[in-house]
Amino acid sequence: MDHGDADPFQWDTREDCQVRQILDRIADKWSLLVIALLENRRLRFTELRREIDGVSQRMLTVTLRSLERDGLVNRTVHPVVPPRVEYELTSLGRTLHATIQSLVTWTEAHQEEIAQARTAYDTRAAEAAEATTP
Amino acid sequence: MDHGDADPFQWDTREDCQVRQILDRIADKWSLLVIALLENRRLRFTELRREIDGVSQRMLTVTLRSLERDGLVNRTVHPVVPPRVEYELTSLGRTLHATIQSLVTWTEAHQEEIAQARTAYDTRAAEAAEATTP
DNA sequence: CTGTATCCATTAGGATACTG
DNA sequence: CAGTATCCTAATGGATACAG
Repeated sequence: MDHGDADPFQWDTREDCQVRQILDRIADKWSLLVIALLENRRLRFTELRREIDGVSQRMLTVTLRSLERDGLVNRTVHPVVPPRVEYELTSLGRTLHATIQSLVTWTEAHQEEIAQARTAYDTRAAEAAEATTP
Repeated sequence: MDHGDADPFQWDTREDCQVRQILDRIADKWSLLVIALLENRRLRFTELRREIDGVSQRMLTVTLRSLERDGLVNRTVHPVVPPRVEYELTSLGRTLHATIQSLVTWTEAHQEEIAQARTAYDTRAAEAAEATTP
């Protein structure tokens, strides 16, 4: 029963499918990092920016707005001067955190294997190129 | 103990960090779909292309090459004419499958909540805009 | 401090045509 | 069938300047 013809687990791969749209938004470069960093902490804009190496002010703002719109992150503005804005995961965001953490953990656990696979692949490719150009 | 100051779980967020590079490659638009589709099935190029709505020939090729290079997918060429090329997950790829599936499952389970959060956010934004433009 | 707005470079990625 | 190569557009995202 390794692959019946009806495929019980198959999911919708159409482009307009909700799940794919949400996946695209969540699985992007910065969102993963933001969610991973906000586990049971509440961080200010500048703190997030300092923690995430390489993020521009613009992209951090854009990312946080998306996450807020999707109900994954809470934004709290303290009416003081200078402004103080804090971000934290919503309860929905916290349910996602576990999944993302498992992705991060997997990557950490297998980075060596992947690095080796890449080297092997590149070596094979180089040899093949050499065989073609004698 | 909701947030100690040393943060035991904190991970490396530097741009040149291996984990971040691998995450970026795995968590992209097409890779997730390909891995999800290849669970204990072996599919031909055209079959994958047909299953994944909206993918171009070029992007499917590029994606499959990356996954192959990273050791997540096996490519088997049958020397027949017309050519027959089949793709399947490697054992490494299968270990990743569970994690990705959990991401997909999470998204499916919470898509309604997210849709509602978006509507609420957009409504609030519209009201705010109206208040500014009287 | 926490943004928004603008401009611009880079990259991703689609369309098309051609090949083994 | 399963690609590769080329061209070209659209989107991503950085840098900078400015505002509340």
